[in-house]
Amino acid sequence: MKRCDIAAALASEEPRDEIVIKGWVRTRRDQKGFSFLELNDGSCLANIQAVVDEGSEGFERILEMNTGAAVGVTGALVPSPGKGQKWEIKARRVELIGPADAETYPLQKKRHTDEFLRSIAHLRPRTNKFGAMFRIRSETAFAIHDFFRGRGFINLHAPIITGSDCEGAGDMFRVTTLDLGQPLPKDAVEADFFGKESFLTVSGQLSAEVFALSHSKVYTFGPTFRAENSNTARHAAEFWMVEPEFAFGDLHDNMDLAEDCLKHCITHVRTHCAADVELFAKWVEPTLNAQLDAILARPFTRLPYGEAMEILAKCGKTFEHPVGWGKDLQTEHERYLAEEHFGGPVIVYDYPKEIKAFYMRQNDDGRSVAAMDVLVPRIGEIVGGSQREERLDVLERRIAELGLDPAGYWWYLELRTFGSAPHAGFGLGFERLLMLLTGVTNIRDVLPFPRTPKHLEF
RNA sequence: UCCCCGGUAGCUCAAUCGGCAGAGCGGAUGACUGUUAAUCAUUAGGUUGGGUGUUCGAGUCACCCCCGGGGAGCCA
Repeated sequence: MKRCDIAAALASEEPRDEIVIKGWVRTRRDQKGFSFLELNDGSCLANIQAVVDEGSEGFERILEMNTGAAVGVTGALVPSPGKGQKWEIKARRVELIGPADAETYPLQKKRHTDEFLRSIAHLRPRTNKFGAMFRIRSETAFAIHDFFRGRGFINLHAPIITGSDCEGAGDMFRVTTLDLGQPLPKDAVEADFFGKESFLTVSGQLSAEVFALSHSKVYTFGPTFRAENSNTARHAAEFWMVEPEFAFGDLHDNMDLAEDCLKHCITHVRTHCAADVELFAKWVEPTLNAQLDAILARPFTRLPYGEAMEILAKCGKTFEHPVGWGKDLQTEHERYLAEEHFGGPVIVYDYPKEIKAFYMRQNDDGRSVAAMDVLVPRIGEIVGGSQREERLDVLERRIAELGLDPAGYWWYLELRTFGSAPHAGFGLGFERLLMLLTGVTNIRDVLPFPRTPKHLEF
């Protein structure tokens, strides 16, 4: 007989004479002559309770079925006379599939700290919280694809290994097949696998621009690597990024897309992972539902960078970092705008060109570019994007101004030579979206196996 | 990388001025006829992150190192 997911068993409309459940023991409560065994198989947050009578086949090993053990139960799905669950299993047969020594199994039947669970990342998905987290992560990824597919966007698989050191979004990890334990040969770069310097991607944007100018609407969704020595709760060396790119659109279309995308994901996950999201609302961030409601309730505030700076200058608060035209928006500024002044998501746009990347489209005022960042309470920047410079002469001038080598950008410039068109796009930090959705405050707790400086366990 | 805080039993934490290293949970053993992080009783469990120093005496003070957390910068 086939195994039944616990999620399916608990959703059953009627009793079943014969059902097979397999999973891991969360807790066992022994009574005189029988035991309650609660199993979880990851298919849903809830456990299923099996009642194992001393007459059941396999009962002689019940005392070995400790928390953490893998166990199979065959029996009947019956209405539970006890409180707290609709269905339970009246076991006819129990099987100890894989024991777990109670004395050394690290997970207890009580709350653990996130820090401790990070140190046992191979076992933490067996907890309620991280079990829920990684179901939500999966469903959110689906929501991303669902959103863009519904709008006619093509999913582009951008390369992970790149030869262009001009992606410009941060320090890069070097890729090599050379043995770093040996002295490097002469002409090491030429001798290396690709015959030139190679790196892990820091952005799929340049690839996406190519395909935006062939397929009109594309998005990438894949791993991204930044070798920055960042030690914060919002940065990881390996993370996932969603990067849509579309032709024949401008910065305001870009803002619309970002806003709709965030709202779609929130609604989708709340609908399809309701119990899992509730866990976070109950135990992790008590105001989570109110926050998510507030994001969905109204259009995001949109204001030019210059106005944002004026608000910060006039608000009467003293900031650690200076405020004024040309200064970057610091974390304290972002949080003030999103959390205190507007109390919801804010899209800041038209930044000074000096503090943004070379490829962003110059505005007519001569000093700003068509960039936009979406700032949300608690997280800060969750989306960063821009309309791209599609005018060949303007782009060439900007590259020269910044002292960059145009040779490295030859194909990027050719996109502006042959059939150039206005286009725009953004990067959405997938982990930051998960932090927004769950109220979790550390990026290490939304990644299955987080990579951060000096941390490469598991 | 910079600043701040921390590291004591498997986990979460106490330990007064430098004076016998403790509790809860978890584990083990037993009790209990339907439990819900079951309950009750008994019990085992320690190189106080590592090193050096001060002292009659160091978990406690000083210095160095390792590890963790929070904040900042960089960004998504």
